[in-house]
Amino acid sequence: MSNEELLRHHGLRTTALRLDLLRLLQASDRALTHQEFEGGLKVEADRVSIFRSLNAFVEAGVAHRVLDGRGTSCFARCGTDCGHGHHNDTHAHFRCNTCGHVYCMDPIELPGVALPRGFKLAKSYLELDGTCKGCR
Amino acid sequence: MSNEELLRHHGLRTTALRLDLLRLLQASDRALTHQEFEGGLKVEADRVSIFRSLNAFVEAGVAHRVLDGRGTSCFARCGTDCGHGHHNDTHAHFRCNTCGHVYCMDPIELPGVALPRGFKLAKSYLELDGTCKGCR
DNA sequence: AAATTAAACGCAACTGTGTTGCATTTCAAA
DNA sequence: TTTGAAATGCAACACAGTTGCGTTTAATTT
Ligand SMILES: [Mn+2]
Ligand SMILES: [Mn+2]
Ligand SMILES: [Zn+2]
Ligand SMILES: [Zn+2]
Repeated sequence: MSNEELLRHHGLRTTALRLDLLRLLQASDRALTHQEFEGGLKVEADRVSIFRSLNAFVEAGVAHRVLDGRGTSCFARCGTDCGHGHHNDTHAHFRCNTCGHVYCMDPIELPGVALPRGFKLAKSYLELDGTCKGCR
Repeated sequence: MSNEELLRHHGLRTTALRLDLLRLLQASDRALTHQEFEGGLKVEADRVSIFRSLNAFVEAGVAHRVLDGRGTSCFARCGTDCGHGHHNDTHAHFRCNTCGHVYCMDPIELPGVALPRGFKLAKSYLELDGTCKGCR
């Protein structure tokens, strides 16, 4: 599916900015920060528009947001089974302590956890850190 | 061990601010944000000093930092086996989707994860969300 | 008890991420 | 081609967190 089709399939208009952002997402093997998007774009775009497009991606199920461990957001392409307000990205994320890059791992089963009385679990997230392949 | 002793045991000077922060940490069953510390203090303190004290706590192994899922930091007391630059808080954290509060869970074994070639694991973190005991 | 010194503090300024309001432009459908 | 809603640009803002620097204070030494 082309990126134009992808956007329309998720109910988003195809604009130059969004196609450019998708291009960067596709070309990367890891999650990208707002800064990295801004620095990699071919088209001119206001930083606010980038934020808004990335938020639209997340809401539409085109991308998912990951925190980089220091509080800033990274974004990575979703799989094929994510849609509007409906994410299915049940994989761990790995953050490199050297370069700070965040990688999506292969899907994995998470262990059941015993919660204290009164707590109701919705989702579990496994975060990993260490050294990435480029930094050793 | 008193809070005075605790601070000295970790190589930190005992000041009115730090004792007040420790009091708030002790009294809470969950991790607290900078804002909550600032709002709960009995002594007057600059926000910068609060940040610096909390950072000192983390470095000394008195408290550990947890991200609240929206990028801001929360802090909770460490167990007895944390020291200077040496943390041992291997428990999951639960964030309530309603009130945003973050709770430390009981220690748990995490599953081994198969990483891609070249990745070297240092630590794993399990993050949970859902509804907390006060919010259902 | 007084002097000493490094640590802690207060204040001001700054950085970076992310958001909101509003006017203008542009996409997509009629 | 017209049209209306969605997307964008710009300015302003909110908030967490940091840095530099001069002053105060805690702990140690005399
Ligand atoms: Mn991912
Ligand atoms: Mn904890
Ligand atoms: Zn790396
Ligand atoms: Zn709650």
